[in-house]
Amino acid sequence: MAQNDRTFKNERLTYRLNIVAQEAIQANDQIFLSETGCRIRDLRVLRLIDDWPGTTFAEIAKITGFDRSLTSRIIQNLIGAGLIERENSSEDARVFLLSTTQKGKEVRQVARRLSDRLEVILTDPLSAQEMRAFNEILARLGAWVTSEEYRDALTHETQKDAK
Amino acid sequence: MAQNDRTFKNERLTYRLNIVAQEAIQANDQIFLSETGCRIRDLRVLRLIDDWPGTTFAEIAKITGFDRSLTSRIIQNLIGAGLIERENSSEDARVFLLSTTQKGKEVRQVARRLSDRLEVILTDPLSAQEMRAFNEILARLGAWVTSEEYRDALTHETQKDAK
DNA sequence: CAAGATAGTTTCTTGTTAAGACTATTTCGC
DNA sequence: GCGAAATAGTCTTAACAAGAAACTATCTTG
Repeated sequence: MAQNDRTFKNERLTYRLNIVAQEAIQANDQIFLSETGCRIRDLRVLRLIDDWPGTTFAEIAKITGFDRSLTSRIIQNLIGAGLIERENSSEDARVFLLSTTQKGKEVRQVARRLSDRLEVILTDPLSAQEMRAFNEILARLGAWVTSEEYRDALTHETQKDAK
Repeated sequence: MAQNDRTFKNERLTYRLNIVAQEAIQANDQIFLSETGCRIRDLRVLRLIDDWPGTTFAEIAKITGFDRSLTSRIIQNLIGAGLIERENSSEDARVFLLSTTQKGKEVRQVARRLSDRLEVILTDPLSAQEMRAFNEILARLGAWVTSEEYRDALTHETQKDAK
């Protein structure tokens, strides 16, 4: 363990972030699947639809960033599982409006409570203060890596190298 | 941006960790590939072999946790790229010993320097003190999510739920 | 009313990985 | 020392996920 700990600390930040994220996601995804019948990704779509009843396929694809074909499959799964319903739009026959069923709402609640408990377990070794600090820094990093400026910085770096 | 920031903060820790990890990894992997001809994963194997000259296929598979077929392909790529060499073991004809070539050592150096610079860019928005705090907490989380105790805690949680 | 645009679906392709069959060699039991 | 099981490593195959692009149906615009 001390050995593992050492190697872990010597690795790159990206690698270490990835280990933590992947371990947690993989374990959680499995649990969500067995407790709710849905993967985390499906639940994310379910939540969106529950928050925005009457939303459309295109909206979901746009917000999540998923490919249209992937979005289509996820929605079909949710319909197949009886968690959401589609209704034809009266204004545009190409469009259908999505909303959650009673069962969908219940699954969402189950997933939310489960998610809460899993997060408590994940953050068990951290104090409240550490959590605050960690969240704050993670948010800064999140904003940074998704920013234009970060892309630019990387581009410059590789161009400099090419010289 | 303020909107994005808000949503980001409201998401689960696993989700937020994953965003940061994936964004950084994806961007970096691309750069490593174009600058060194290797993916990050290949470079990890290259480093292992450079650190333990004379190591074997089985060792690499064990340390990295990669499947045997995947390990085999990575090693073949590295040999094909002229970065490592294989030599038959004199003790066991089934075994071959791996070591880096001169070119492999050079690529490792290039990759190391590149990696340093990429990490500097990634952590640009953080102060030295924040980095220390972040690393410390991340190490704790890393140790936790890979521990037996974490698995156990998750198992108990789902069993409790089943009742 | 024809030509494009848009909503959503489905099929096809590609890339990735694990499983497992396979070869060659070694070791173990007798 | 010989046959059986084990081991090192490779290669083929199958399963799966995800994006691209073709496709259907409908709407909008000129």
